[in-house]
Amino acid sequence: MHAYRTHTCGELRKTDVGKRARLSGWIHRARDHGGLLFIDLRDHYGLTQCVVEPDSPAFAVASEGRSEWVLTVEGPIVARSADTVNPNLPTGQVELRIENVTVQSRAEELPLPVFGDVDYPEDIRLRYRFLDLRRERLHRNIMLRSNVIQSIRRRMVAQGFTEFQTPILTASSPEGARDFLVPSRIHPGRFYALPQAPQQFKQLIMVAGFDRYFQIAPCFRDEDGRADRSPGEFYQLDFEMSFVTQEDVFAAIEPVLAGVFEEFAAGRNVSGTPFPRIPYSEAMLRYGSDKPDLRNPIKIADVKDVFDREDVAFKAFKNKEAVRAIPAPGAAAQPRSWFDRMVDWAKGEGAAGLGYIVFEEENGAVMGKGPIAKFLPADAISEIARRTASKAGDAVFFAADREARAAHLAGHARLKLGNDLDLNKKNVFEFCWIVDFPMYEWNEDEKRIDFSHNPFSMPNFDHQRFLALDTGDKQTILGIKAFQYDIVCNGVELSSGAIRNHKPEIMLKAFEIAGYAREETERRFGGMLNAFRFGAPPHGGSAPGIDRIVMLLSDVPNLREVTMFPMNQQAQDLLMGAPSEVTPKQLRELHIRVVPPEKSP
RNA sequence: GGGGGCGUAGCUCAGUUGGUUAGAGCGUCGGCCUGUCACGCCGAAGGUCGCGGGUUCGAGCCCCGUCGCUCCCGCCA
Repeated sequence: MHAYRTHTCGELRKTDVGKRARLSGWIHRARDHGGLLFIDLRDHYGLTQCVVEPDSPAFAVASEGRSEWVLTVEGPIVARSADTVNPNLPTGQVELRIENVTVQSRAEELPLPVFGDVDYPEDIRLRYRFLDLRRERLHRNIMLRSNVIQSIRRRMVAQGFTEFQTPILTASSPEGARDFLVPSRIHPGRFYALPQAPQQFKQLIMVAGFDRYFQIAPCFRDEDGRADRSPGEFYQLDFEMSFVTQEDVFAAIEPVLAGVFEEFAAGRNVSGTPFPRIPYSEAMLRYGSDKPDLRNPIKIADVKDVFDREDVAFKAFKNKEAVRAIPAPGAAAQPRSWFDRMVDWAKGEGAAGLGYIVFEEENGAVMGKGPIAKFLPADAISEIARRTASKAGDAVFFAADREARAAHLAGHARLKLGNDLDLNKKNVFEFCWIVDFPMYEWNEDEKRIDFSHNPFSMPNFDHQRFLALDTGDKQTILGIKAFQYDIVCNGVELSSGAIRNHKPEIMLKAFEIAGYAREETERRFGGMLNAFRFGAPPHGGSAPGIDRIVMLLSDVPNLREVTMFPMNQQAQDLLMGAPSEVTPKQLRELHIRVVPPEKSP
C-alpha cells in the first residue's frame, strides 16, 4: 500500500465499498460526538467523510485533530445507510472507517479559516495566501486560470501559431509606462529593464521569418494598481502574424477567444463571431467610451444641433462643443428624488449639472416634462425622442461640455443608468472590436501633437501622401487613422493590437510628426528600424490580457481572485515580504547607493 | 501625488447622545454526547478598541496628527 494514499479524497464511490483505502489530506471539519467522531478529510480533489469508533485504537489520536491538521487515515470503505447519505458530496454514498491514523502535520490556530465562505480582509488573505488558496472558491479560480491557459495554448497551436520565449532581462522599451529596472553588476551604471510587453521581440520574430508567434507572456509595468490592473506584473496572450491585413488578425484570434469563452462559459452565452466592429469615433459618441459594455442597451445620441436651433430658448447648452442625450428607458416612473440623485451624481463626476426631459403621453401625443422641457418647442422634443428612440414612459439626460468631457460624462451616465434601471443583459459575454483609432491626438497642455496610442501602428493613410505631409498640417494629421484595434468584452478592454509599421521611412516620418527628430528615433529604436532595413514582412498582432479573461470567466471584480500570488495595491508581496532591503554587499556589487527620500518635517 | 471608505478578541462583526466591569457568532481550551455533515449542550480563557496627542469629571465614540488596508482619480494601451 502506498505510504500516503491509495485514493484521493474526491474519488471513492459506492463501487469501492468493501475495499481498504488509505487517504491523506487536511481536516476540513471535525464533528466529535464523544462516542463517535467524524472527520471530513479534504485534498485537491475533494472531501471524504471518515469515521472513528471509540473502540478503534485510532480514536485517541484522531480526536486530538483540529482544523487543517494533515492526516493519513486507513481503513475499510463502507456504505452509508440510506438516511445518512450526503447528496451534496460526490463521495457522499460512502465513508472511510478509520482503523489507523497518522498525524503528518499539526496546525496552529488559524488566522484565516479555510472552512466556510466568509469574506476576509485582503491583507490577511494575502499574508496567508497559502491558506486562502486552500479555500474552495480561490482554489477553483486558480484551476480555471490554468485550464484557460491550457485551452488557449491548444487553440493557438491548432491555428498554426508557435510559442517562443522572449527575454525577461532586456532594454528599456518604448511603451508609455514606467520600467522596472535591474542594475547590471558587470556594467556599472547601466540597467536592464523588464519588458512592458515583448513588443519589439515579437516584431523581430516576424522579421526573422517565423510567421506566426504566440506566448503566454509576463509583462512588467511600474504603475499603480487597480482592481482590474495588477501593480507590477501581469500576463498577456501575446501574438503576432506576418503577411496579414487587419481582417486576417481578427479572423485568427476571434475563434480562439470565442472558443475559450464558450468552453468555460458554464451556461452563459457568448456573442457570435465575427465580433461587431465599432469605429472609435462611433464608440465615443454612442457609448461614451472606447470600451463599451454592449450588455447595456442604451445608445447615446448627438443633439447639439437641436439645442442650437434658434427656436430653442434653453441657453445653458448653447455654444457647447458637444451636447449628448443619454436615454433612460422606463425612467419616467421614477420619483423626482431619483432624478435629483442623478443630477447630484453628475456634479460629483465634475459636471456642471445634468439636464433631463421626461416623456409622457398626453392626448395621444408624446410630451416632454421636466425643468428644461418648457424651453423647447414640441418638434424639438419629438426630434430628441426620435434620436434617442424614446417613447412615453422614458426619460433622457443631457451632457453638455467640451467634446471629450461630454462623451466621458455621457458614458458614465450610460453605465449608471444601465445598472440603476437594471437594463443590462445577464449571463452573456458581448464582444466587439474597436477599430479606426486616431493615429495622433492634440495635447492641449503642451500644445503639441502626440501619438494617441501605439506609435508602432501603421497609419491607415496613403504612404506617399504621408511621407509628404507637412508636420504643421494639424487638421490632416489629427484625421489620420491607424490600423489599430482593441478587443472589448462586457466593457473590459481585453487587448490592444495593430498592423505594425514595418517601413523605416514611414516610421521616421510618424515620429517626426510627433516631434521626434530622425536622429532621436534612430537612437531610441535603432535596433528595430535597422531590422526593418533588411527585409521586413508586413505584420500585425495583438495581446489579450490573460488575467482579465479569467476574471470575466470566473465573474470576480478583482484580479487577486484569479492570481495565485498577487501583490497588494501598494505593489507589495505580503507573503514573501517584497520589496525588501538588500545587504550592503549586494548594493556594492551592483554599484548602487540608496538615497532615502527626505522626510518632510 | 490626490480623494472616499474601513481599522474593536485568533477570525467575522455589534457597540445607543460621550457614562457602571466593551459584547455576540466562529475558532481555541475543558466537560458531556454513537450518525453528524454549519452536529448539539454546559463552562472557561482570550481586548494596548491601529498608534500618538488633545478636549472632557469621564473617550471605542468628539477633535488633530499618524500608520495600515481598500476603492477611485492621476498614471497605465
